[in-house]
Amino acid sequence: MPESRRTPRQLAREETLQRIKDLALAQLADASAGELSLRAIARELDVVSSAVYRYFASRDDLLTALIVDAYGDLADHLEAAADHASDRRAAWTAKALALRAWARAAPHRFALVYGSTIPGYRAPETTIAPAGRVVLALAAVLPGGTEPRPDPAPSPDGTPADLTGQLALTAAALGIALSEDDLLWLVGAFARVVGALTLELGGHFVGGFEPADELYAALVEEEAARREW
Amino acid sequence: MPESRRTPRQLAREETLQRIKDLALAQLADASAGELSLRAIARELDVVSSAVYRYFASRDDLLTALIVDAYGDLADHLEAAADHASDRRAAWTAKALALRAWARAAPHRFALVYGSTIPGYRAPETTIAPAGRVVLALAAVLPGGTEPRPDPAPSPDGTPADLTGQLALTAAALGIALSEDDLLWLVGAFARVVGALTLELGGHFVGGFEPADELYAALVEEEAARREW
DNA sequence: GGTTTGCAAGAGCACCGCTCACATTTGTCA
DNA sequence: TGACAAATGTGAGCGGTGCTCTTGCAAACC
Repeated sequence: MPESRRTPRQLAREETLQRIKDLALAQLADASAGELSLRAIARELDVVSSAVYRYFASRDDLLTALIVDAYGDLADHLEAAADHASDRRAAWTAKALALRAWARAAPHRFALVYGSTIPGYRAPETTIAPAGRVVLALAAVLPGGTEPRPDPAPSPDGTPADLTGQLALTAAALGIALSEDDLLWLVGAFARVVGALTLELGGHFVGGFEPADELYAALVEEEAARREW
Repeated sequence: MPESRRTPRQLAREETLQRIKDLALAQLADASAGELSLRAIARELDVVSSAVYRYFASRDDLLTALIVDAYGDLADHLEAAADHASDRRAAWTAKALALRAWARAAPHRFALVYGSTIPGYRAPETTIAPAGRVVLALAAVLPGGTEPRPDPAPSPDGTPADLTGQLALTAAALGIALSEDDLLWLVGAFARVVGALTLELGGHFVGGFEPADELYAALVEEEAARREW
């Protein structure tokens, strides 16, 4: 249902939704998830506090919207990062550096998606597809990382406990034809990158590795050197 | 000033301090940093809310105390983990697994120290020494990771931008005689481990790698395989 | 035994998320 | 065009928060 006919009301609503998200994001820049104040947003919006609840049923709903947006935006950046990469390895480097650039440009958004869990917030299922896009964007640097998997996988009851089974199942869930070795490499590389950014943004490098540009680049290259391209 | 003579008043105070921290930790277990409520603590302590401020000047002060304790506790665990390790490599594995065990046993404490930054909270300098203990415990698995560094380092103005200089400076700051290659390996390994735990505790493995025991073990071993022991 | 000192009480301030009954605006359709 | 319904904004209010401040009391010390 494309329904391109937007009534002015729908248009205004979308506009307001975006303004709320923008204000929330701005507020999040120098506060943090738990501190997000709907009242403050309403104040800046020059509207009574309860009015905001017409747009987001709760603070958690707003957070979810921000998280989905953040995943989407990050995925966009990663997908675009390797546009001019000459080979797979260069694509990996480009994407890893793009991830850091994105995280540093908006540390609060990085924290939102890869930071520690938020108060009583439980991420709804709406967020798993956008989260998958990020992983897929990274998987694209690997052979088979873009080809759709032939067999849709029978989806057994529960996750297998052995690593091989888990790797196979995850590749199937992502819908790509990735070898298990490659997927394991990807998970390790992703963990390393997320960890390095967590430490950098958390200020754990202060006094030692600041700026961390060279350190990060070295870690990314070392990761790349671990496989055959 | 050892001052072993504790007046009953000091004793009672320490007792209360500990009780507050315990309650805070318990509360943090199923809430999260920003949600820490001094009022709730006072309620459980059966005391009026303002009384708590006699012990911790602010919520941030309490958080700082918890962070320092967490670093200390983690460092204790890591130091003890490799007691029966036969060689360096086994020590690394043992400590990496101990880190995960600690994090899974108390995810809120892990989030406290390695999670995303807390609201307006700025970690005071009190926390950097305990944080260093953790790194030192891990560095101990490397040759020279325990030997005190001969030269105290001149401590130049500002951190150098090139990686080699940063590595040398950091080793000096930690006060250990670690080669630059080894330190770089350590940082990478630490980043990977922190990242893997961040993802696991953040629920990013749900549906794919759950339980993540084998995955984590594989990542740790792969990391170990990257250097000569 | 008197004085100092530490601690708890309780009221109060300004904020928060969220609800609800009510008023107003706005798009749609007879 | 006018009536009606849906969407939106209002404002009071509930129970919670961190934190401050003055006041009284009891324990520790000389």
